[in-house]
Amino acid sequence: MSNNICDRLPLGRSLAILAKTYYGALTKRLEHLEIERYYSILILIENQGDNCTQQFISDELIMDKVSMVRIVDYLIEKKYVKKVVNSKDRREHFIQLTKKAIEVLPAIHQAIDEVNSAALKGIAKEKQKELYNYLNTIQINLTYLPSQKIYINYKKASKKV
Amino acid sequence: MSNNICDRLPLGRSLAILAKTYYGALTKRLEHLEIERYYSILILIENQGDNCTQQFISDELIMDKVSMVRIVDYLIEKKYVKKVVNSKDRREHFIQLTKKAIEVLPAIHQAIDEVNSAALKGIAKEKQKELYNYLNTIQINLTYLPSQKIYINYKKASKKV
DNA sequence: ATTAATAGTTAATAATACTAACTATTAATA
DNA sequence: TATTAATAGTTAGTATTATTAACTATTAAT
Repeated sequence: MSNNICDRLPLGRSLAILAKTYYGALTKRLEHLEIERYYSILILIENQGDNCTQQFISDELIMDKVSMVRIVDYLIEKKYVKKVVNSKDRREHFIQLTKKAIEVLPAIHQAIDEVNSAALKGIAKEKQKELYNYLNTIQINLTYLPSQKIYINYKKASKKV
Repeated sequence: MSNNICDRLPLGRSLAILAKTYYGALTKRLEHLEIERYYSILILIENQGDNCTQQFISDELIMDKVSMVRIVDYLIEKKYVKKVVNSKDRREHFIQLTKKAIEVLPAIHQAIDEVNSAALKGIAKEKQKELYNYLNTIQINLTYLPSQKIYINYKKASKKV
């Protein structure tokens, strides 16, 4: 067993710090959009089309529907999405992109691509592919372990370190 | 560019979900210790010896010292560490492991090894090494990007999904 | 001797995920 | 058909935790 402190700390720790640093960089690039870290919802709707209910989005992005309401309200206030009742099932509300969202999505994709590229600099393309596969494998492996429910809360801090 | 939704979402998203799942599994295995997710502090002290001040630990584990106080108080209450004033510089307090902590550390290491093994199942040993190197590369790359400060909050949830 | 810096602490605030209880609507079933 | 159960979404209140600001104690710098 290694005596290097990094090797002895839980693997999840490195992953958490990575995720944190990544989001710090990405939200910095997109802070002018006033969209917090909620681009994932926009991307999901962009891919799935106009029939995304809040429940569907909650399930896909693994967050509870109460949080979903809060985020959707925020995005509505910022005029990135609108809420449309499904006439076929009036319990459901479709969350749909506004023109404003459609206009900024290319910039969001570009920012993600840029941060990804910067993050993966020095790693060969085929190795990047391997890396993605490994992460996927780890996720699947971990899913089969007994676990406590943990939630992660990414909060934008207001000021200095 | 791929149209797969997983490929279009930010890389940091996968990492965050991984980290979350990992900690879920690890804290589950260690929940009887009543130690929350604060094993990293114990491991750090184990590696560094009895001269760890709170400031040092905060810096190493990238958390602010106010949070550090809270965690240390928690660990003192649970009798895993004690606080000793440095007689050479009476501003500093060394955080030291108790007998109880020393006794449970092997179990902590074992749980980490087990979850790591489970997580990395199906990935060859030399590929695992590569993976660690890539994660390290990504971390270094990201550190050089302009960023907003983000904090991640791993809270144990009390009940069901 | 005075001022500045450092380690640590306390208190109050802010962000956000949680649970529980609710409305509206649709599906199931007796 | 009338009643009950289930689903989508919402609101309100609670709990956790990182934040900032203001503080004490001690040491270093001038």
